[in-house]
Amino acid sequence: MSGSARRSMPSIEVVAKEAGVSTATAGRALGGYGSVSGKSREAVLAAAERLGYRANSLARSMITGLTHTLGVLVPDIENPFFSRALRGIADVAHERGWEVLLVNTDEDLSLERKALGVLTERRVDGLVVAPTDTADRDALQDVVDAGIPVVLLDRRVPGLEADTVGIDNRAAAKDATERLLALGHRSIALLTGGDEKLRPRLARTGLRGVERLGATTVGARAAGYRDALLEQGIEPRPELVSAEGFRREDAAAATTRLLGLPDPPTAILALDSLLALGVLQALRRLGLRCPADVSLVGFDDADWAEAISPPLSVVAQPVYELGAEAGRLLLDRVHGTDRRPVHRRLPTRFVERESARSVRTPTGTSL
Amino acid sequence: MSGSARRSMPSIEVVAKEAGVSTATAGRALGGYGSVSGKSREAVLAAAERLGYRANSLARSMITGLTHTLGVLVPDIENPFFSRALRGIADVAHERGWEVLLVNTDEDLSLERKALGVLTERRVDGLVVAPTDTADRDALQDVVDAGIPVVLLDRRVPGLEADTVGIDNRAAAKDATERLLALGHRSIALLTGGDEKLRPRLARTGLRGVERLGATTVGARAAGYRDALLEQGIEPRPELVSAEGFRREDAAAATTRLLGLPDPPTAILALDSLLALGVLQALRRLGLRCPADVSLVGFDDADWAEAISPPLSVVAQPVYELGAEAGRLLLDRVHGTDRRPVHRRLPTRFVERESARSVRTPTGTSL
DNA sequence: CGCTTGAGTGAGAACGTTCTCAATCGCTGA
DNA sequence: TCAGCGATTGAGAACGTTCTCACTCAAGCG
Repeated sequence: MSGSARRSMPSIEVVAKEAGVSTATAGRALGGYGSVSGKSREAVLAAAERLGYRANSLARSMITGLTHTLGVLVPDIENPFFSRALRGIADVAHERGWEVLLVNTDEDLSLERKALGVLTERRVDGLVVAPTDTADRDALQDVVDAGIPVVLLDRRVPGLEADTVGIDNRAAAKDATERLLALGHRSIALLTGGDEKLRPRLARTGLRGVERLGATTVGARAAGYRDALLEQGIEPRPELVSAEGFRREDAAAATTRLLGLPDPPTAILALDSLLALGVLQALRRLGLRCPADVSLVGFDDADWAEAISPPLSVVAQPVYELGAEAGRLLLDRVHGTDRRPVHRRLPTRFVERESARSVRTPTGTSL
Repeated sequence: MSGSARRSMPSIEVVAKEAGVSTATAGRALGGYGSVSGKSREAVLAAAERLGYRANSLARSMITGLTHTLGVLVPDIENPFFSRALRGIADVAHERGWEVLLVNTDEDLSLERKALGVLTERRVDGLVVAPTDTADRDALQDVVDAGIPVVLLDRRVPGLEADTVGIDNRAAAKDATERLLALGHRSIALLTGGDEKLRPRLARTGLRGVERLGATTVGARAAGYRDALLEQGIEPRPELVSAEGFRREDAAAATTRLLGLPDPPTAILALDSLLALGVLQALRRLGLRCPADVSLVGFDDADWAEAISPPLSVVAQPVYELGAEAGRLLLDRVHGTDRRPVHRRLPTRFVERESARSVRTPTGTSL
């Protein structure tokens, strides 16, 4: 009969009795509200200490209507982007006395919808959501309608009344592409990770094509890539755009395919750190060197980017700060600030290292 | 006066009234317990749908005594080890209907203690803790005494009645060291990340020295390192053991120092993926090549380990499975299984790649 | 002296569920 | 027909807090 049986913790009523006061007074002494005489307070605190009293936040939340909990919905916490952003959210939250309830959505729409339901039932005070690419606007709108503030991270959801935090994806991708163009590259491949619908859109030059591109993070970056090319009078070649999945192996396979083309790219822009890793792996397998044979630029300044050989040039996002800002905006709203939705675009920074260099002079061999 | 004001959601009482039944019946229909006639059930569900009813888990938890919440305490969610383990915990939890409340302790003892208090007040049903190195046994014991099951991840806390999940750190480090010895290395450095108290202990050959070493994860690995050396009749050289912090820069600095020694190591064993990264970075700066000049073996099979040049040889831990198993053990206990604490040691795997090779033959130049 | 004021206190309501218990309903079998 | 039984139902308690309200008491003020 040793300890492990679920022991019920003493309630405030027991503490009050022990201290010889009413539950109301005990509550005031322990909760730090209302007014209590020094004598009562001491008696209550001593009794609480003796009994090992622990307040029950559930009961408190029932009354106050605040759970001091923030829900965080991310596709995959293993992805360094999201774990770093989560760190930012959590730090801001803890600093102000909030806790974080975490759910992985796995890029699965039905999981996302279900999680939103669960978090609503748990009465979280607010929600930071990095929505699935094809985000469920209605489910999110339901949450907002229920009076729960929502901040979107990294990705936007058209038509949803919510704050958003992210970067200017189009400009960042355009900048990165321009760097490669400036090095003389004319045949630049794009590894998006997104889905195959992207490729035909990219080829379409009409306004509708561009608009649709801009709707998602991946799409916006692809648009920036195209912008840069077109400004240099280079027609984007759809076969140089890969959208074959977000995993490292997908990127490796895509790289192998791209470099097997009749007119292979001399440079690759990877829209995510995991994808860049896939490229490096494929290059190794193919016996090609970076940057001597192929230049590479990645997105997100992973911790390994600086340490490997060659150090990887990247578009660095202020990932931690994105999360922290999302947390701040959310807590603002939780505290009742009623304002129009704001859209924060934090600046990116191109980190030039050694994975991209001038294209080989045309004197080069035929490989 | 548009939507954003916190709208109170309809309670079960409102739904009951709308459906023309009692709250008890409405509760049964919505909660799926007790028995309800088909007619009542339909009426209630229809009413709930009409009003957009969302159950309040707080109230439910008050009654049932279960919050369906698992607390997870990790030093740093950004560390890939913990984010992957968390993924394992969360997957198991979600699968069985539990949610995860996450707290970073930052290796800070007072934060850890505070977090344990907060999670107790939130009445989490159980706790997975990766304790700070100098874990606060009393605070953890308080939690256990309060009837909240605890599973320790990665690190052990002597004297605490709790399940633990981890690897055999001593054997894993010994194995890795033996691999380097087999390649002819006799001067092998150890990067621990731990604190400076380690070095004198390592030198002490008495039983007490070994025992103390085994108490922490870092210590156990250091002990394994020493075991391997001693078995080969090699006296460990304390100056080859670095314990200067867990960050990448710490490892880089340590590497630079080690390689500047009069009799520098020909191989390095890094006890963590971030530390290995620091070694690589330092080697680059020093203009040394891996493995031609220095061999390197790391811990944890990070996603970049296979993709970089040279691919890194590592001791791979089943990180995801460690988390998943912790989740399973915890939920077992939450479901009332009363048993003696179990200690799961999952097998590690040495992944041989290309960062370690035979020591240069003595014909070599003087550098 | 009487009135106001404010600190301190306790009884009891309230939050939104689930649980307990007794009552009712509808049907079966003797 | 009637006892017996299980399914269904609702009233009200319970969970552990905070909130509302009314009350006491002593001090301050005219």
